[in-house]
Amino acid sequence: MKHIAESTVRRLSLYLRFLEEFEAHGHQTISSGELASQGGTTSAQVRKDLSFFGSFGKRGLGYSVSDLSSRLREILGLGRPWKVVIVGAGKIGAALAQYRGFRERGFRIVGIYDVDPQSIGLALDGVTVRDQRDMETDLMSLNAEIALLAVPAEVAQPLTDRLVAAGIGAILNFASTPLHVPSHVTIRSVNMALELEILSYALVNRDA
Amino acid sequence: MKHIAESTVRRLSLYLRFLEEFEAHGHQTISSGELASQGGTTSAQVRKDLSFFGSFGKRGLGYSVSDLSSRLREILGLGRPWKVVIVGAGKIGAALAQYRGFRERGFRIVGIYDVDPQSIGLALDGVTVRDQRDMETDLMSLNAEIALLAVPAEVAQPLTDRLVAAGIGAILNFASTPLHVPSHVTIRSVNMALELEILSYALVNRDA
DNA sequence: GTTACTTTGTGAAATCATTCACAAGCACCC
DNA sequence: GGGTGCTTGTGAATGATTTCACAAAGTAAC
Ligand SMILES: NC(=O)c1ccc[n+]([C@@H]2O[C@H](COP(=O)([O-])OP(=O)(O)OC[C@H]3O[C@@H](n4cnc5c(N)ncnc54)[C@H](O)[C@@H]3O)[C@@H](O)[C@H]2O)c1
Ligand SMILES: NC(=O)c1ccc[n+]([C@@H]2O[C@H](COP(=O)([O-])OP(=O)(O)OC[C@H]3O[C@@H](n4cnc5c(N)ncnc54)[C@H](O)[C@@H]3O)[C@@H](O)[C@H]2O)c1
Repeated sequence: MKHIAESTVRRLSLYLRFLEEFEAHGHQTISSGELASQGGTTSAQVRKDLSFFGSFGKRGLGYSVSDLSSRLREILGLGRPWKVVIVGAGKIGAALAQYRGFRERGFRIVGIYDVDPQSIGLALDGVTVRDQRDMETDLMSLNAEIALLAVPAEVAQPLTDRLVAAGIGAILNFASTPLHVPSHVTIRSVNMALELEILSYALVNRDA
Repeated sequence: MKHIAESTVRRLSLYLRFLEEFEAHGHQTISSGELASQGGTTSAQVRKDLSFFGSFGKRGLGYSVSDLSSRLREILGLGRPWKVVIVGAGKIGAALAQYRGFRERGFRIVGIYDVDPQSIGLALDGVTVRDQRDMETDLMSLNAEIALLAVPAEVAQPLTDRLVAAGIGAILNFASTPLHVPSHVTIRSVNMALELEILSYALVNRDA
C-alpha cells in the first residue's frame, strides 16, 4: 500500500476515540462533518484520511459508528492486545505503569525493570518491578513487542541497544535525548521540555 | 514576520539542546552538517530553519556554538524564566512537579493545585499543593503564564475555561481529550495513548 | 596575494499534505 | 417511481515544507 502520513494515522486515532464516545451515547451513524468538528479538522480531511484505506461510508447517511470503529481498530492494529514492558520504574515509569488508559486500549504491561534495589520488588498495579538484568530473558519468553523507556538520558541509548538486541519492535522514549535504532524498529519520543519550549515560542511571538 | 512552521520551531529546540552538549564538550564552532546529523535531519534543513530568523553563520567556518545558542534561546523566548503552574497533583502531575528538566530550562513551577484533601498540603520539590479554589487568585497575583494540566479528562475542559478566564497564556494538556480555547491562548496536548497507537500501526504495517 | 578548500544562505524545484468542488450514490417522502 | 436533499469519495488545485544546487564568502596554507 501507498505510504500513509503520520498526521493521518494520528487523526485516525482521534477519530476512533470520538467514535467510541458516540457509541457510548447510543448514536448509530456519524457524518464526516461531525467527526471533523470533534477533532478540529475539516470534513474533507476526514474523508480523505479514510479514503486511503477504503470506502466505509454510505452516501447521504454517513458512517456506521460501530463499523467504522472496528475498521479503524483493525487499521491501527488494535484488534489484538499488545505486550508492553516499562524500563525505568522512577517517577514517570511508575505513573505510566499505573495509567489505566493503556490497558483500556489493549496495551498490557507485562514487565517493569529497574536497576535500583529500592525499586526492585515493588508491585505497580499488579506487576512486580524486576532487575534490569532479567530484561533480556524475560523479553524472549514474554515476546513483548513495545517498550516504554523512562530512564535517565545517559543510559537511554545503551538500554535501547539491549532492547533492540532482544527483539523489541517499537519503543516509546521519554528521555530527552534522540535515540538511534535500526530501521526495522520503530521509535517515537515524547519530549515534554520541548513541548514547553514550543509554548514559550508561541508566547513571545503571539502578536508578531 | 512570516509565519514559522511548528516543525521548524521543534527543530530549533533540538538544535539548542545539541549546541549545549557541544558547548559542554568545549567545541567553539559547529557546521550545519554536524547539527543535522545529531537531529536526524539534513544540513540544508538546518540552514533553511535558521535563515527564517537571520544569518548567524560564517561561510567556510560554520556557526559559533555560544552565539547560536544565545540567538536560539532568544528566538524561542528562553531568555527569561517562565512561571508555570501544575493543575492536578496525581501521578503524572507529581512526576512533572519533581522533574528537574523543566527548571533547568527556565520553567519554574510556582504553584500546584488539586481538589483532593489528601494531596492538598503536600510539598512537591519545595512547592506546596494548594486547593484548586485558590487557583484564580494565585494566578492573578503570581502572573503565571503557562499551565500544565494533569487532571482526569472529565474535568479538563472546565479547568481549562477557568485557567483562560484567569488570564493564562498557554496550556500543556496531558488529558486524552481535545480542549477548546480562545485563539489568544496556545494549547498543546501530550497524548501518550495516541503515541502508542501510532506505534501499533507501525508494527502491523512494517512490511507492507 | 593567490590558490584550494569549506561552508553558508537562498532561490528554484520537487515533494508532500490539505482543501476545494462536484459528480455520484443513497435515503426519505410523497 | 420520481423528486429532493444530504453526504460520500475523489481528482484537481492549492498551499506548505523539504530538498536541491550553486554562487558568494569565508578560511587556511604557502
Ligand atoms: N518526571 C517527569 O515528569 C519527566 C518528564 C519528562 C521527561 N522525563 C524523562 O524521563 C526519564 C525518567 O525520569 P524520572 O523523572 O522518572 O526519573 P527517575 O530518576 O525518577 O527515574 C529513573 C529511573 O530509571 C532507573 N534506572 C537508571 N538506570 C537504569 C538502568 N540501567 N536500567 C533500568 N533502570 C534504570 C532509576 O533507578 C530510576 O528508578 C528521564 O530521562 C527524564 O528526563 C521525566
Ligand atoms: N499516569 C500516566 O502515566 C498518564 C499517562 C498519560 C495521560 N495521563 C492523563 O493525565 C491525567 C492525570 O492522570 P494521573 O494518572 O495523574 O491521574 P491521577 O488520578 O493520579 O491524578 C489526577 C489528579 O487530578 C486531581 N483532580 C481531580 N479533579 C480536580 C480538579 N477539579 N481540580 C484540581 N485537581 C483535580 C485528582 O485529585 C488527582 O490528584 C489524566 O487525564 C490521564 O488520562 C496520565
